[in-house]
Amino acid sequence: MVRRLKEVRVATNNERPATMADVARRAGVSVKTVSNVVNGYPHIRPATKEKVEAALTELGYRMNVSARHLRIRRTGLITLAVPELSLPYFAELADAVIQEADSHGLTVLIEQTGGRRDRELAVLSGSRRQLTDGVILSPLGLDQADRAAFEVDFPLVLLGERVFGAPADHVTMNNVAAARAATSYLLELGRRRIAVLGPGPADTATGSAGLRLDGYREALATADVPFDPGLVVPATPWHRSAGSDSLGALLDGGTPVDAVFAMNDALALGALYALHARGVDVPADVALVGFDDVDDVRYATPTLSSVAPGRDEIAHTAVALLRSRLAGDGGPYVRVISEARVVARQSTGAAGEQVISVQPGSQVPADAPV
Amino acid sequence: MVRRLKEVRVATNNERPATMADVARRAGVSVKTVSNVVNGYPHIRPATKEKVEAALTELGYRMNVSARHLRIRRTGLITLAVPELSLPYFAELADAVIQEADSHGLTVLIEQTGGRRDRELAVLSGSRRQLTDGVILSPLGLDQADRAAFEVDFPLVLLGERVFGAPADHVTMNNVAAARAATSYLLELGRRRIAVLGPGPADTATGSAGLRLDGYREALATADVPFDPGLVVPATPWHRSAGSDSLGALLDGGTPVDAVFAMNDALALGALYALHARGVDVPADVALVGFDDVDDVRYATPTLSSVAPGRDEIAHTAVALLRSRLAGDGGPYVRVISEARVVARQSTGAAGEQVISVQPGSQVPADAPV
DNA sequence: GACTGCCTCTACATCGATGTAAAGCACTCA
DNA sequence: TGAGTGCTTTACATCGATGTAGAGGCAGTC
Repeated sequence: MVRRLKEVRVATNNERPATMADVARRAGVSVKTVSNVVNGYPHIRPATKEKVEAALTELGYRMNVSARHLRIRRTGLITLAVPELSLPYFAELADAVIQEADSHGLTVLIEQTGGRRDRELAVLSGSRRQLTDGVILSPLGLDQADRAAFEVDFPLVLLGERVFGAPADHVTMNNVAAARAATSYLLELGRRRIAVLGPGPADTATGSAGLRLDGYREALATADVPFDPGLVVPATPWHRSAGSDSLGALLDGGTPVDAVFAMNDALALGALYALHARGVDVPADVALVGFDDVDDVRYATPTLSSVAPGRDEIAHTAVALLRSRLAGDGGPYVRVISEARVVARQSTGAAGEQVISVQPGSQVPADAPV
Repeated sequence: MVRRLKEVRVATNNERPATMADVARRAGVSVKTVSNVVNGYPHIRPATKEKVEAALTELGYRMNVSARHLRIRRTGLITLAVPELSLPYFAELADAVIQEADSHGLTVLIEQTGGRRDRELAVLSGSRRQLTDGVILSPLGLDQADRAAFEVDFPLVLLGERVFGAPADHVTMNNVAAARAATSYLLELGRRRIAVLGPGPADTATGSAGLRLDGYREALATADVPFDPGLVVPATPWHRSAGSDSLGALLDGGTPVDAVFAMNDALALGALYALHARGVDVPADVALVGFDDVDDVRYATPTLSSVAPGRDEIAHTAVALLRSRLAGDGGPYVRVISEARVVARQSTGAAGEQVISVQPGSQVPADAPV
């Protein structure tokens, strides 16, 4: 066992990891030549390259990244700030962003903001900010009024529907259209008493909640079904317990309901729990559609219909935008809208899994009206 | 809006962020004095301190962390390497570790290994290794035979049951006792045909699977229930689909079963799905216990009984061990065993949530026999 | 044969912070 | 008065890499 680690030991026995200077001395060349070899500079005589490479492995050389970062003024790190990893949607998004970044040689630092305004501001200006080359932020606490906070001097990509028109690139989805499509789907199934689960208490019409509620109302209007405020069920935060409690209270209050459109999957799963607990059959008595299409929903009983926002596309686009800014792209800020689909499963009576509708993606200036 | 950002603008207009030298010049002091103020060195005349602080804010000074890292030979970053964030157990663990580290001024860099041996080795020796001061690794691909790979010259904490006796601190749980307790609980409910879901195909008896299977067998032996190899249901990886498929196949084969002990919650949720799909009532026909006690299980229908491994304690202990090594603790390597509990819910006929048994934690030398 | 241009390599300055050693100063005590 | 002490500040070297400018050698061109 000791033998297998021999080379490394040589280095560690010196107390101090080998530097380029050590390697240079051993190979009989200059430090810069070692640097050139390490960085793959092409114009090096093969003989020199071999000498250096031998010294490199003999000494078990590992680059001191702090020194390199200091010199080149880049760290190769990017920040991804999300509310909480415990929420499956964000865990899956983080997974996708990490993999996407990885494939371009970037490393992701995850910040959990808890959806708190102060923590989100800290992401944009705290001391840790200096560690990374750019930021992908999914705000929940910040809103339109904080636009000034987004005037930063590093590449920034915003996710979600909380802030529009900020001076930054933005990746989002067509919430109104997607919510309209999901609601229309329920209407087409013949449902007329469709509860909508998830707005804030004093529906402020901002963020995802406002947009999704708009879509819901548009679908009702198109189908000539009157809007009943009694079917709007506030629920925050968008966790299962809130979904379960809020819908439970509605059901216990005796309001007749034949479908539920939940603004995210956690709420939908909570709703499913509340329905089961009361002996309500899904989908026979109440049909249910969620939003986000997290892995979970495929294993609920019944499996849950949901709106898929295009997670991989979002991750890919966000990283691509950041990379392009890091590379010096100074063009106008853009808003990329990812493609969304309504996926039908058992909770709306579908067998297996079917894509009911597709809301195409698009790209517009970041300050275009919503 | 522009006015609110005035100070920052002053700095950015110079093209280049302010350095300590700039601040020193403005305040009329030496660079080192600025450094002393920034770092809270106590012996500074109040008048000097004020001058420096004024210059600091006027220039919007932000420390260049790369330079500091280079000088002090520390980054304040630690690596947490887990298989996948999409797995709720690891997402929740990452959440807990990030928060714990945060409270001690450490920043967490998450690596996803996919459970692959090469990626786990890369965590221990790849180029990104140089970025962080220490590593918390939850191995899945590496095993006993790779002990040499753990002989590293930086603080390392291992998690899980894949590797024992390596030259590193180790945080784990008493898998055998916990699995025994979970199985005993099912036996006490009167179940006799208890399927165990999750071993590898050629039960290699290593890692969590082997230990949990041992616990299962011990419980059967204690209760004088014969071990039936036909009830051992291989399932890998430990995802829902494997749980659903494997248990589904067993059920379809006609093997009588009145309980299932799943080696993790994902498998259990998959199992639940398979049972529902076949019209089997849980818990009346088949009782079900999972392992990990992720958030999910509280919202399944029925809610799922599970073994809680003490996630927060594990996160806390892992970070504490790493910090202590970073602070120079050179004592012998330890193995900390976290407290585990069997939590009963509806899937075993409990109302609400009850703790059925507690397997106490302990601490032993890292090379103690398992 | 002088010139140009390319390849290969080196010396040195530089990125922005912190550690060290010592200097300057005020004050106390003998 | 001179030595001793402790607080405050400074100059300078240093961490380990990369950018720049240019030296030296060799080949090809006219």
